[in-house]
Amino acid sequence: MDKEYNPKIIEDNVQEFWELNKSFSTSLNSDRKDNFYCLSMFPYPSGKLHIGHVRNYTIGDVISRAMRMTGKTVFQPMGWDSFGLPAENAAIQNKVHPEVWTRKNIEHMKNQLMKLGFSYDWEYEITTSDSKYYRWEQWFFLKLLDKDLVYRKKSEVNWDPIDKTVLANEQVIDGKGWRSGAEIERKEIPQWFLKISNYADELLRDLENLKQWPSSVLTMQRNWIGKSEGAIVQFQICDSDMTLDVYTTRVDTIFGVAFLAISPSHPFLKSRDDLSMEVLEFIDRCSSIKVSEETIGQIEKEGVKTDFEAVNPVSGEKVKVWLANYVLSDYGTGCVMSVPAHDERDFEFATKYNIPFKKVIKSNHSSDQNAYTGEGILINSGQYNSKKSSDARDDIIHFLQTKKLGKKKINFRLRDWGISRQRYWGCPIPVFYHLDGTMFPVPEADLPVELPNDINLNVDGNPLDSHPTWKYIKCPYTGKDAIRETDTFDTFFESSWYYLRFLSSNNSERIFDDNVDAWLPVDQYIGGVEHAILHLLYARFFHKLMRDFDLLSSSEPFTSLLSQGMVLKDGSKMSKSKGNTVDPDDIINKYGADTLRVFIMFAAPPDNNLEWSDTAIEGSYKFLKRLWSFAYQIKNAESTDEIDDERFRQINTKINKSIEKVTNDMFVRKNFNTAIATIMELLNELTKYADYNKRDNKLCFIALETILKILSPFAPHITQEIWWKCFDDRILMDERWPKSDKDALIEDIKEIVVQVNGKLRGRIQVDTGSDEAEVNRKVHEDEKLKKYLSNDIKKIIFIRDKIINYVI
RNA sequence: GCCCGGGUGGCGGAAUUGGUAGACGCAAGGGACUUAAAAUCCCUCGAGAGCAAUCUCGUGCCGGUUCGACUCCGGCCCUGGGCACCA
Repeated sequence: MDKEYNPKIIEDNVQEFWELNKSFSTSLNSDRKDNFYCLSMFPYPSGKLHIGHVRNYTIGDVISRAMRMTGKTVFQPMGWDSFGLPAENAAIQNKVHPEVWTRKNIEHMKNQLMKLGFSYDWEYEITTSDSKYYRWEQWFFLKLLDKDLVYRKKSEVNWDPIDKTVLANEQVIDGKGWRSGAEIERKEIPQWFLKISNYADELLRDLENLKQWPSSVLTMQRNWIGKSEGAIVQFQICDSDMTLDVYTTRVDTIFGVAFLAISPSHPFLKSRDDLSMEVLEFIDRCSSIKVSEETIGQIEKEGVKTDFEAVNPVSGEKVKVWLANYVLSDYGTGCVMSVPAHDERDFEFATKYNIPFKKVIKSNHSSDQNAYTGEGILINSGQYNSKKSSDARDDIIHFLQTKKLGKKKINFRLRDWGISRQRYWGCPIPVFYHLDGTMFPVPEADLPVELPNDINLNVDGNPLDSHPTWKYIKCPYTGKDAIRETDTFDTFFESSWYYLRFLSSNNSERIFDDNVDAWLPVDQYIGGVEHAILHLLYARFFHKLMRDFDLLSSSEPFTSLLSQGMVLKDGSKMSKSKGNTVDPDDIINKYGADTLRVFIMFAAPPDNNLEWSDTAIEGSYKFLKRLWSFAYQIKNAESTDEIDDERFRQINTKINKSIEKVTNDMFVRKNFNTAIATIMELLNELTKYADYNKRDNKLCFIALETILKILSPFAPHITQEIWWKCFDDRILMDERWPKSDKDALIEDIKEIVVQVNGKLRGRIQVDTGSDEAEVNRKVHEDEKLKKYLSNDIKKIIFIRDKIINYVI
């Protein structure tokens, strides 16, 4: 054994062994009982691994390795979410084909993952841009089409009028196209949608079964789905037979309606040819607002009054119809009844345009500076006066129902999922059209519909649409001329089911092997908190769809979720544009993978954001060096003749307490930072003991064995190497996780905290389990503590083995 | 704007169920070893007062509950993430 710790040599050596030994390969045919499917969110192959990936994948690998040591058969695969926008951008900027660029990135990043020593079973690697993967996506889409779970409708996109292309939200900067700088326009185009709304109720309900998900994620999903109970109310347009439907959850405030506010893209406006210039101008102005709820929420509320009036179906009052830019076109009916006294947004709008309004709910707050949005007793509401909000709602809905002017309605905020993208680098949607526009599915036998390799990306609009030949086909059913769909799937489509395909990656005959149910749901899923809503909701949705097609039998994809915080540098997200990225390769070259793994897990608990520091990592490196020299020292030493029994007992207790703590941190709390701190503490203690002239070297070996085992998930290379040097030639990851010796944990003396009025005044040593009287007696014997207790003691609060508090 | 987090020494963090605030580590300062440096090891390290024992203050801010609050409740400030075409 060398005296010096040399991570480079050790890591190469251990990694070579793992590869030759096929240490990470998993047989997927084993029984359900002992299976453990551990999955980290697969990356988009953007070029290089960043520290955020390292953090995500270290957490996954630590859990995988630790679970394996408890006797589980662990499956931990890895793959590439390789369709997406950056490949097309890179292609345009650097004139590289997206596929070439993607392949190169994958090769580099895979190499980086290998150097980090992650225990992936690469046999099951998935690349989503490979037709071996996406053909099954197309296959599944055809099933959805067959069951009417997909449909086409017109919907708005951000349109760049110069580049003649659809822009993603992130490509719109300050309302302008990122490349052309042109003011964007909202444009309606036909798009494909998936009926996620059919599953809204189930997606909401099943959140209750996800006991091992962070409650913040559950809340976010619940709010996103946004189930609300309200009513649809019909307002008749005066001097017309047209009506405007309103959705409201506060029908009890209907007497307070000051105006109707409709979205500038409401269909009602398209049906009228008598709109004023002002209105037309306003509609035009709104059409340059980006299609994003964030933007709509932040813009200054503006509107314009129309000449239309509508009749309040309950009060009979006439109110003006306004266009308002804060009304969402695709939530509810795209038209709201505005009650400024009891809604913040309406209040702001009414104040701005001096629209008079009245209060209809009694409230204690006298301020006229804002709206009262709570419930209460009705006023100014005719026959409904002095009713409670909830009763009034029932009565008013009943009234509307009998008049056929409204009804109860359960509404969801969740909208159907638009899956069409007008881009090249995505999975082709497997349908085609006859020249008359009739749509047909591509026959299953003709799958996959592959992307053409020769593509010119420097064209207006969707490159597939401009391809000279690709879209022109003969209809396989009739032989007539036909045109392929040139839209491709949203890349969330691929990431919604990759965790399923991992279990059958190499099956070219079927989407899934028979073994899927033996491995599902995924036992542990780990990924960035930024995916808390969209990706996780879509994956849950796909799982339920797959279940309903009898492809699997569980209802939820991920039993336990760990949503990890982001890695920040200088307080913000690392990005190339800010020039604050950290290349893991540099760290590995300087300190080795083990140091990086230990540091990233030590620096913060997994769900915190992590502030990267170039210097703090030194501490982890020093720790591994100390571990190496401890092993070196005891290997070359022997027990002394005379052993200090008291010291032996202390060290033995420390070892067992450490096992206890690390086991809990690792498997229950998943707070890896404190697990590592505990191991550091133990090593510090042992280093002192190893220098002690009455030490038992055998105990040092027992301690070393323990440390190697409990540290191995974090630092798998150094621990394996020391194991080989100091113990035997077995594989450390196949050893069993240590169990603490309960007898060694028992302490016969406890330190009790003595407080007076809750303030710390001292500590005393007592026998474990001493009762109040005994402790009280000892406190009174203590010279220092006695003086605090001269006054009358009103009360004593005593907690065995912990504190005694005197209230005086 | 709406939804979900977070705020503790110079810094990252610990305190697991309301019971010792600052474990572990970084940085800094001092020392040992060395011709010197690196590496390593030892000591100090929340603020203030005091020769000292010790005392007072201290977990973003204001208020509340409690014998006792980083922890629970109400209000506010700052900050990170998401907002449906970044992934």
